[in-house]
Amino acid sequence: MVQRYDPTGIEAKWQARWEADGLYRARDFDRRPKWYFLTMYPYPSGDLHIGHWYAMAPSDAAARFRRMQGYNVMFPIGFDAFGLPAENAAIQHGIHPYTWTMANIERMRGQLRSMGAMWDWSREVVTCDPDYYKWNQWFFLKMHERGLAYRALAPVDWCPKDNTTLAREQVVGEERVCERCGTPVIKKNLEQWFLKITAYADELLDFSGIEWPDRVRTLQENWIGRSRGVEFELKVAGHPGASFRVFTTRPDTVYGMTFAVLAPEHPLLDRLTAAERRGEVEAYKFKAARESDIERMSTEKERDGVFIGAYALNPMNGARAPIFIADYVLLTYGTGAIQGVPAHDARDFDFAKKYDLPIPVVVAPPGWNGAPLREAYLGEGTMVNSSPFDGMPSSEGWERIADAMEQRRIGERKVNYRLHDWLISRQRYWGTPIPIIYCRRCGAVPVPERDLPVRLPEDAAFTPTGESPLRAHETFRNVPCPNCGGEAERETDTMDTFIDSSWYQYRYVSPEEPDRPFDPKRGGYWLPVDQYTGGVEHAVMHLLYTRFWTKVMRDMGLVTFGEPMTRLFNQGVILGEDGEKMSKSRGNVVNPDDYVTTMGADVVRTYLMFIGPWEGGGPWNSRGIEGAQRFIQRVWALAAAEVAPAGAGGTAPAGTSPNGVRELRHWTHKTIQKVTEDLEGFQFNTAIAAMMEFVNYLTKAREA
RNA sequence: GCGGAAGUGGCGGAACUGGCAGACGCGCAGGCCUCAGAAGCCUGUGGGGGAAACCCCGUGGGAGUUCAAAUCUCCCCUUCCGCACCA
Repeated sequence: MVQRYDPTGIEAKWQARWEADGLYRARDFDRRPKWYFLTMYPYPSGDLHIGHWYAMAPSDAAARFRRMQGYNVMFPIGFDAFGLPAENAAIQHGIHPYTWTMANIERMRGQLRSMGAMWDWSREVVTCDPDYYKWNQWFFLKMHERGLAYRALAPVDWCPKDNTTLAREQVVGEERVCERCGTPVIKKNLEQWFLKITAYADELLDFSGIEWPDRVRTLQENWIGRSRGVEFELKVAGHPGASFRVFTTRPDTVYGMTFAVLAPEHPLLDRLTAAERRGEVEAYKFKAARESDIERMSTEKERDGVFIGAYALNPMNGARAPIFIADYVLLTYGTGAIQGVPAHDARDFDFAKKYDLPIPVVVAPPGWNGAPLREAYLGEGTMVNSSPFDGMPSSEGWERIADAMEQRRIGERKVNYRLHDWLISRQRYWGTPIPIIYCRRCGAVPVPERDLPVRLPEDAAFTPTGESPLRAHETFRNVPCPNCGGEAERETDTMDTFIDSSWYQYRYVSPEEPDRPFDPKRGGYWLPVDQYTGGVEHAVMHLLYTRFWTKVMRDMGLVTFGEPMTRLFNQGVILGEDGEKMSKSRGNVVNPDDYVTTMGADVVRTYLMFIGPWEGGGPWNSRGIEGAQRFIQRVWALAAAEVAPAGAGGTAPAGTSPNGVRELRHWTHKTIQKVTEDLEGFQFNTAIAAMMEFVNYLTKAREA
């Protein structure tokens, strides 16, 4: 008679036993080779979603696999505990963010434990703990000392729903919406704190020595957006001393400039605009400002602009070029001004067509017969209409003109990035206070290290005002200047929560460390992370920030390496049974707890790994999980019938012939090899398929 | 528009480095068990033809390379993802 598999009893028994034995405590300085395996820590939203299981259960399987291979594995867990939902809960339901967060964490701890994973809970990190965020503040001060944290007045993205500024990385899509809540952002001019990630732009483009997916590399490369060109000066006719600079990646086309364009917000605009053009220019400025704030969604990009009544002089030949303003030129990139070369730039071509500007060819396409171009020619060719440079290949012309500009002090070669510095100020309560005090006499004074942490006061008023709730907290705000003792005010903004996750992997090394962010001795043993897993949605946020952070730590002498995670794997997204993204409003959310209760964690884990390639994600299928259940049941039945499966390496089912023994051995080793190879490459689905085949074989062999 | 990835049964997906396409699972059909059902077990399951042995067709479409192509090359179509005036 076949025994029934009872997951509840078995799983509870063994999970308790592992816990009591401290089986999965990562041991510092163990002689076995270390393997630091990390999965992105969860936000304590309240309930462990099947998506968490999909991210974590296969990770756990991979970590266990390394452990079985003889590695000393560290597999830590913690909670990304600061952030907006906690504060919104406070606003809506009157629960303090701390209470809400800690209750959620407590609940999720239990749910996580039911997974039967090998986490080392003794290293748990909770980022809203002052013992943790103290080090956010400490890092901030160190960066401030090094000139990497600075305050500036800048046009920044503001989410009107979440009532806070956002980093550029947190504004997504053509509609420029808030990454959290999907609300279109608006621009505001605010004085904010930035971290100088651009200082590491070139280094962040170097992925040598790390095994990261091409996808993430490409996303980061595009985001950083390095381009090499020349920045040069344009003098303005009739305005002695007035000039502005433009950036171009095509100095070889400079003789083809028939106009110049300033961004509508360009600082020189007022000074250069002719009196009779002022009315039209102002009207355009107003329209552009409105559009960039509200109506950015128009797919039809009408390329228009307004002549300002002034002329720029081509520095190479003195030709006069009318100056326009147009919203296709952005103040935030390059110099906020461009040369208009319609023959060799698609946007400039459209613009010249619209305003009847000449379109002289200066880089002749191969086989060009002198006919007017029907569209901008962007490729390489032969220099023409460029006096001393005619006849050169344009690639050579590029260098010679750059040389000429440098020799005549007109301009110089320059590299530009799309990447901007990281805006970290948030006008919210539930985050790390920025440790700065503003004194009337001394200016912005860093909080002395001995006064850290700057604790969040517990009694703040959580009414959404657009200003940090800390601003209204008098005893938090009003403090003496640490420098002169005079009247001063604290910074009341808090830090972006991506700061917390930029270095949490280091805190796991020694989470109780009181005097340093982590113990360098133990760090020397464990670091860097050998394998990291998580969703690709963090490619240009968390995954870029943590690389930056590690490079800063290296320059501070805290670590000896420049990359935080040697290997990265991005799992896919698990969808609802209808193939759509799971959401409460769609009603297609799968609750893992229900399945764990009835079928057991092992069945859920097996099914999630079997569903398809891990990087692919895919829809949940409630019938499919029954297949996993049948499989686990068969394994159980085999074991219960005392047939030795894999591992015994040749114990034959009773009554097997010598040929049968050989066959069993062959199957066993074939399966071991296949499963080993597959697990090394995160191919859980085929590893499980191989084990199913093996079990099918064993079942048959036993019957024979 | 630019960049990237991918198109294989009714479904999720296998197929090392070019070597028996469809492993494994779901679903479906038939059977066993049962008073009956559930569960479980057994058999079958790409399409077409044939009583059968077998035969023909088949990996988005079209060409090509090769003894041999899901896999390599070129063109086209479709889907998904990312970026989107970045000068």
